[in-house]
Amino acid sequence: MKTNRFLMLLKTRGALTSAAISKELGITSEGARLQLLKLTEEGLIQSTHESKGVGRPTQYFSLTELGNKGFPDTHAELTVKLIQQIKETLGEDALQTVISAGEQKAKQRYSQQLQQSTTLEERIQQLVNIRTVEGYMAEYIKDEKGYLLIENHCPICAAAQICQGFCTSELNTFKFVLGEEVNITRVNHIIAGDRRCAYRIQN
DNA sequence: ACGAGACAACCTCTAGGAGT
DNA sequence: ACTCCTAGAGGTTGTCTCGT
Repeated sequence: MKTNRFLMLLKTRGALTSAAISKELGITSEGARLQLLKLTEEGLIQSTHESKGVGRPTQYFSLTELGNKGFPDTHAELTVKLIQQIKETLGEDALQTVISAGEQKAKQRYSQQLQQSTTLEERIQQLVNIRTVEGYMAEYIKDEKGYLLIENHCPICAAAQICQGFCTSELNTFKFVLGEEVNITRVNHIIAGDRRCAYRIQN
């Protein structure tokens, strides 16, 4: 499965025009168009048209389900089976206990790695680094409202689909490591159909 | 008329194979 | 090991076509 720079760009930035893609990648629009055509033929991306007055309708390219499969979703099937077996044999409470235990360990691990970071921005940057290593393709944006922590990919999506306790646990962990005085709200959620997960962080 | 995509020809780079 | 040749992929340029 290909995860080339075109797919990576569409994964991290969402739907883009061929002109925007060529600009981002530093190639001509025609060079980009030829590659996009090839990826479309391979079923990895799809295009939609949007009319904006004068001129041809703008063509936006985005990843298809097949294109998204090029990004890691570690042992998804096995994970789902294990979760279902825990639910069936030990019950919902047992699963929650397992998730809580994982949450405690994550809090401990993240806290250790954030020890050297003093300001909120440094802590967010370090959190982004940790999450990226874990496969979440994380980044953050500083704007007038504060910070937006973005996770472009969810490597545990399959597990999260059948048990949202994982998502709740992640949010709890973020709150814990960034400080209880910081307000964190999830504003985008892959499970809800968004293309990414995003968290608004305000002091 | 304008803005944007499509097409054809051509160039550049790189990997792989053959010959020395 | 080195050089040369070839093929293919990726990219550029100029021009045309199309939708508004």
